[in-house]
Amino acid sequence: MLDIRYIRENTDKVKASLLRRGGDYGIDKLTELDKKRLGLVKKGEDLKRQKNEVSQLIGVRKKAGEDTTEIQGESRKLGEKIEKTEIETKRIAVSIREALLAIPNVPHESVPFGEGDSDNVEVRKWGEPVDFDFLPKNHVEIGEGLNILDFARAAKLAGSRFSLSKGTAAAMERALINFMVDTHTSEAGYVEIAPPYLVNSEAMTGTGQLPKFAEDLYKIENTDYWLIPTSEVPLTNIFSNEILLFEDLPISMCSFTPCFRAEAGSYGRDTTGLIRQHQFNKVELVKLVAPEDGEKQLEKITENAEDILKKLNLPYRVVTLSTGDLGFSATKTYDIEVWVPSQGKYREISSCSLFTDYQARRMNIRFKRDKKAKPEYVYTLNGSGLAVGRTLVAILENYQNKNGTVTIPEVLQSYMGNINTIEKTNIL
RNA sequence: GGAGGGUUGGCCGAGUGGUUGAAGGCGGCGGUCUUGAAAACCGUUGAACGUAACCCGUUCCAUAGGUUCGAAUCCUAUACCCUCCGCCA
Repeated sequence: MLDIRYIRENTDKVKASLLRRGGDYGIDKLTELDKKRLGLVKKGEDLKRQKNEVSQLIGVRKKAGEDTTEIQGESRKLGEKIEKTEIETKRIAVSIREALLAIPNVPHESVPFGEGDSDNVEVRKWGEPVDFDFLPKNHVEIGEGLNILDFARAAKLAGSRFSLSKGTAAAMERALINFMVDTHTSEAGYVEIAPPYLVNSEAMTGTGQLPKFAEDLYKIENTDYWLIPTSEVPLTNIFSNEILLFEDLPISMCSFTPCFRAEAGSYGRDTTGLIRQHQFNKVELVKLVAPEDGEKQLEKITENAEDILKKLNLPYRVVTLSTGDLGFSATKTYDIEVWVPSQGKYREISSCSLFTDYQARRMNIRFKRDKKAKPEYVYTLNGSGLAVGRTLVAILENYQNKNGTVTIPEVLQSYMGNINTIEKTNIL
């Protein structure tokens, strides 16, 4: 969330920035409430001071054996006044917090203005799409043809938007996960984390999924557990309510987890195949950094994700999301899009975002520059490194051969018993 | 699932109703001493808000309520941790 003090002191600036997101977000009403609250707080504190003084006096007089009936009544009266003020203060504070939680992050000035994804701006492109001398199949045709993907049976188990990979496909997913995590930990200095896949509401609120986007999440009935839609949630929340040391920054974490998304409102989009699933595997990168380091680290995290695609030799491009496509908590986001031959276009395979102190403020993650310094909020970042299912799609399609087999990318071969081709199998 | 025990500052740990934001120790920081260091000694040492800062004030002893003129201390609920029993990958 945004800093109420910052909003108080830079009201017009905040309003102008949010306008780029196409909204007003009730800033005027918010500042009005804020003013009211401050007045009440002051009043309440003044009353409390009086009461503390009186209570102390009672203690002293009682010790001296004096009668304190009258002065006790006075204290009680003060108590009633305080209670009234507090109730009102709390009521306003709650509305302020609710309003703040519903206000998105302010877009970075370098973010292009736009209505939606059509206004995203391409930053760079890498690799050349293969020029097939045959009509390339899509990954579903390839996978089912080789008998390594089975959507029909997955539907029996869980319905649509679920998949079942068999034999070499299952092995390749596992290989991809290991390859990605190994690369990030050994070459880019990330620490591997294996987090819980279920988290509580507080954690979901910390990273911004709640309260606004509950319909995108799966909740475990009769509990306060939610299935994580991305390991961004557990990883970023690891340090909630902590004060870190400057020397510890930047903190770079990497994890592999399944991700669960309800995909409400995406009916009719990518209905077949692995592109959009209720459950998918993802390797995630998360960083906690000092504010002045934020923009540089966004470039870095994006490069780390790109590096995986380069090593897999998959053509991709990087785009900057426009204000219309930018996620709620992010100030700036790069999407990495991989070439999907069957669709003849680039599709998102990674999303790398800088959140400034927006998430850190919700989670209360701070750091100190030195022992005596005041704590400051860290900046948080995350990026997919990469979405595993979509990477599998890209490999199947970009590495397909005319005879229906798929060549295995060189970097994965050592992870797959040194085989180099996926052939059709008759397993199951 | 059953039965107990616990949760106090960066850490350890005292504190069962009245200037207790909290003894003592460790650690940290500053200083004295020293050629330098260690030791010793002295001082200092959390966070949020009001406020940019000082002073000052308010709040914070797991969390949320309650009792009381006054709560770290009493009561209730919840969360988490530990031990034992049962069950279990």
